[in-house]
Amino acid sequence: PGWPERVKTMQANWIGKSVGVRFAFTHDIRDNGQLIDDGKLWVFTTRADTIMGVTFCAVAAEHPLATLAAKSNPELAAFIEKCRQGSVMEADIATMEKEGMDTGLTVTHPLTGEQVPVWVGNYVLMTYGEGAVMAVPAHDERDFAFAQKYKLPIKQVIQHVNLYTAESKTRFPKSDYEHLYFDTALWKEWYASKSADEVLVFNSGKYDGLSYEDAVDAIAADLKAKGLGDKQINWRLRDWGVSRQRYWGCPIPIIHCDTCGDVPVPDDQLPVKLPEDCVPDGSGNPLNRREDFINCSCPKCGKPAKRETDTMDTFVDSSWYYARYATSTAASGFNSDAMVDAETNHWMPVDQYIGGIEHAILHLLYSRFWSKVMRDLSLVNYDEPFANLLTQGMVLNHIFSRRTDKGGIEYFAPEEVELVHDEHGKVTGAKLLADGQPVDFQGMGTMSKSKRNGVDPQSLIDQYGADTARFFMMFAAPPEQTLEWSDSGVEGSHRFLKRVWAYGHALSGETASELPAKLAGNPANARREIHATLKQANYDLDRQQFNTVASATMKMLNALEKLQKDAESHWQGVAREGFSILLRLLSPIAPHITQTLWRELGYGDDILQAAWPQPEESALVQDEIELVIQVNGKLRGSMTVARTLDKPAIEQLAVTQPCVQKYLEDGGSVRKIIVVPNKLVNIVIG
RNA sequence: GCCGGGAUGGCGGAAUUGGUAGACGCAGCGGACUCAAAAUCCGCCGCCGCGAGGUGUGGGGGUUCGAGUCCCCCUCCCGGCACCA
Repeated sequence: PGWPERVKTMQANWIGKSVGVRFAFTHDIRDNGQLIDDGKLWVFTTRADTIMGVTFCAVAAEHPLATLAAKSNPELAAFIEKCRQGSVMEADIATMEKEGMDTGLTVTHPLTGEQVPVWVGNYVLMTYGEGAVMAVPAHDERDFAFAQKYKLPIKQVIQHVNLYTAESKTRFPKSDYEHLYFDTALWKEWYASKSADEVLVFNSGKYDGLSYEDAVDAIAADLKAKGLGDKQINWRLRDWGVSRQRYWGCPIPIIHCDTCGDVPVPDDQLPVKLPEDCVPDGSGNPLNRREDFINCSCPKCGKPAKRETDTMDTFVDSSWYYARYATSTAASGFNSDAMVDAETNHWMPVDQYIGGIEHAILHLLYSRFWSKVMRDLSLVNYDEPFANLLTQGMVLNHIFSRRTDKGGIEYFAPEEVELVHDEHGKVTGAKLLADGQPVDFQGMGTMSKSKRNGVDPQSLIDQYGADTARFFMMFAAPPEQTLEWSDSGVEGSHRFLKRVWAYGHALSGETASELPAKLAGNPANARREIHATLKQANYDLDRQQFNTVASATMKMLNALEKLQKDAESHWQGVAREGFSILLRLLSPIAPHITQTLWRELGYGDDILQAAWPQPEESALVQDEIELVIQVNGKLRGSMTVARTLDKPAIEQLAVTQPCVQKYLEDGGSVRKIIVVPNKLVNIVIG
């Protein structure tokens, strides 16, 4: 619930729940007389409604049928080998050329009894579903392209709704309604539609005329009756291989013994420690070359044995480190006998988790998964690790660089460089302070040591103080957003806090009398501005938009500084009230200066104990309001009216305004008047 | 390719349910103070135009009295795609 919607959708897509039908094509294909997979080629499909349009099957390179066919077909064996060497990266699979090869084998269609050829396809994944798919070229874009490439038959089994009956075909003659007709040469979007408003099953015997849902139900039922299939839920989620051939992961505590096999490292020999003087050189796992690490003796039989050198995926550790933090206690320190103890249930789940958006799927999904496993093992009693999640945007900064004589690239830190502006203030380039010569500044990227574009918040704190650093970071941008760093705004934040300080000290000498029931003029305006700004700021706090809360405090100071200091205007009362609101609103953003001023002005001892300010409705009311006047939706002027003026009177008054009359003179007449209370009047002239 | 997010002045960003686009700040320009500079204070500041006015929220279309906001199509940028973490 406390998670951003977009992270939840990304995870849902990643888990990839998919409802469909699992069914089998039958066959009598044998390897050395042994029937393969009991004579069944299982496939999974979300489009069982198109089952009568199957013209071939495609299996993964690792599928048993492919392996068998390759035994007697060297060309196919070579193709399978090529597929195996291809990337398993999803991005590569999606963009690579779809290729395939006929196995020469056929299987029997479970409903029609027809013989269907079996192909090997490089786009079929052994790890998803059954490692085999039915192919319906007429109604799947990928199968369509594949069938065209290899000249395989295309059989239409879905018809556009408008063409469904013979009668409607005369109403939609092909010459005029080309787009509604199926054409084996050209893919059209509706071929793959599931919508009953667009398409119905066709050319499929008893299933003709059914919608997607009805056809899937009917076909699943018939397959079930034959014992050849049923509805099934499939997941995109794959198994998690946790071992890595890398040095820096957590060691896997296993010892390989020639006699005893894989033996776990006994408890009293844990933890297995990695050598600390290992230098990765990019050529595989450096642990494999460390005889001192690898050689050990078998805990069971004592003979010489080899230690496992694979380490665990770092996601393993990051999936539950927080639970371990919650296991430490002040009295005993970290519990060294158990993974977690009862303390964990007290502290977990994490109230507020903060991390970059790049973790939206992997780390956050693994952590949730891991928590649920620990819950199932009764190690913990919660099932979600993070109650609320804030996904930060990345912070980018300019990359200043220059080509060196030797052809390399030299990077410069922001403080070594000065920006060059044109007469409008637009940045046109940058030059190095040391020699005044230009440097390239086009690049923008995440902060990194090698590119020297990082900014250490400590340097801001050293120069301006913690309050300014905090204020600036809150003010710059909403946290979820990608931020292009610029420290030019820091000065402004610092200036603002200095003004707050100066204003507070000027005010500390003033004494205030009680505010009268009704203010007028300048002090009333200032007070309204402050309370209206407060109302908005409280709303923004609620929805966690802190940059506008920071700007609200600036607006309040602007209003206070405009207060006229007339003797009889009660300005001191308005100022003291307004400044107390400002301080409290600012206190979470700039805690130190606000606490000091709070005390010095005698508002109280501790600003953290003070009640959060609430706007006073009576301060917000105005006797007169300004209404914007639009003609045909375009801004043409404004008028000031009494707050209580009713709608007919507003309409009447608006029409008489010169800015409206101007448009009536040309002969138009008023067609309609729209009044938005307290905002505007729109006069439609036609 | 698929999934998710985004595009508003010179810059960072505001705009609650469709209702005055550009709040607040930065940079820039002009002025005051100063021998001078810094600091501070006052004013100007989307674009085109002397002006009236026109135009403007990535591009094209639509709905509406009225669109940054809603609908359709497109472009570009960023994140993720399971061995970077």
